[in-house]
Amino acid sequence: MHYLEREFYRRDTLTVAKELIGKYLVREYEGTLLAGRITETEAYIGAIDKACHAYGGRKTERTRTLYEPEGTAYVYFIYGMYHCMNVVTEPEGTAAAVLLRGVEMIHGLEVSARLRYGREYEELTRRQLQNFADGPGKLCKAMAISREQNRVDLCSAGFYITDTFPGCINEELEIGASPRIGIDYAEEAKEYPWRFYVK
DNA sequence: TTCAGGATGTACT
DNA sequence: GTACATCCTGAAC
Repeated sequence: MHYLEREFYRRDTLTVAKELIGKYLVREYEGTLLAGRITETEAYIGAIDKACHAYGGRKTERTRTLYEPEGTAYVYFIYGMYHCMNVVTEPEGTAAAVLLRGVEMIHGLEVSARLRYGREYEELTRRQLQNFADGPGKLCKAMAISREQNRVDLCSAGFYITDTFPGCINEELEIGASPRIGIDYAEEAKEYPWRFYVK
């Protein structure tokens, strides 16, 4: 198993967002391997996108990460209690990223259940299983991702994205596109079909 | 099964 | 002071 190389992230952000569907987000957490198959992403492109934190070249302490080299993790705190994780795309100096909006956990479920709900996996309700990591804040909680992971290079061991995961078969996936979620403020950009998901 | 309302801290103006 | 790339709960259907 190997992580995706930097060239993967260097490309056009919409392409990266689409191709990240079906890949595996892997994180080594206190000795256990947590892994989830990516099921939903969104592209954010600073140069042309009013929904992007770095729209129009905005540079602040928070958005600084978006200008980092491709393959860097951009993690920020939102709504007082959640985190969102992105992967920076395109060359250094260009502000763009892909938000990870959902994964299906495939490894480390026992540890992940305690992180997510503070309960054992066997004790989870049907609803809790359904809602396990199908949202940007949920997947961060399920995989213990917080601001400590901001600016971390994903082209390295310990925290990365990969094409294959032991025991998992990569099926042909039908990918849908739609407008992005939760960006009503973004005027014309809110209509852009930059959200990708497994149909 | 869907929906409104509230929780919560920080970045930015 | 305000807005925020969200999620959970409980109540209505």
